[in-house]
Amino acid sequence: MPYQDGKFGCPVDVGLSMISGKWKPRIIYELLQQTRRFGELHRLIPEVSRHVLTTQLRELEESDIVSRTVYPSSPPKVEYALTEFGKRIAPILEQMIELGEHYIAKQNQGERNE
Amino acid sequence: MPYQDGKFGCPVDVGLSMISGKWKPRIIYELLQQTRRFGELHRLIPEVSRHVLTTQLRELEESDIVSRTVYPSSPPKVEYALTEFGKRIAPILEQMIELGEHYIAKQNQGERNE
DNA sequence: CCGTATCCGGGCAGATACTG
DNA sequence: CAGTATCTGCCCGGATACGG
Repeated sequence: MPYQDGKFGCPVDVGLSMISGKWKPRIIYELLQQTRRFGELHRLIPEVSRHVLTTQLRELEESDIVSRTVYPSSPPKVEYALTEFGKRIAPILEQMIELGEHYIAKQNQGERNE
Repeated sequence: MPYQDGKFGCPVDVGLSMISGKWKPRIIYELLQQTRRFGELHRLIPEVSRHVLTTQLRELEESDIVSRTVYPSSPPKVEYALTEFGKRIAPILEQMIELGEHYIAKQNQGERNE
């Protein structure tokens, strides 16, 4: 089964890039609780600038993970929500955390042996 | 359930970074078939330079995904294999492919509507 | 055969200022 | 309120040369 059959390798990168982005997991986490307005997201994640927050949201929208709804009112109101597809990503993020926990555990183990 | 409880958000990044790297999924894929020597890996993935291949392998080793065994012979012989932990990553990569396929499908859909 | 040492370029994210 | 426009800095991955 060579690489070209597409099961692994390069094909992985597409999916990986969809959730790779400094604030994307965090944004998905917040939207998993409930739909949020732009300003709400910014208050929930104050470490990120509005510029970058916008960029990450646009990329998530392009990946069909997040939906963006504009209410033409004054003042303007924009709501971000997870799509049905986006909600399916939650278990994947939990698995990522498990990977990380394994790494942390191994680090602590190594420190004890010094 | 605030962000600080560690279920999502920043904690995801640790696990994500363990498999994020231009050649890491590809390397894992190759090692999933069988243990390989350095030169074999390089022949299987000729697009990557030895320098970068070394770097990625070192990082995978640091993450306990890959094990490195040196046989002190002449000429030198070094074997890379997936750890038990590394083998558990396969299903995660398959899920990444599913994410990518969803994106590709959506792209094609959009093109038809132009 | 299996690397290390150095240098370099592009892309992502951050800071800051401005706008419908 | 919810963005855009512009500039900047840093880190990863790549190219090349050298070493045990």
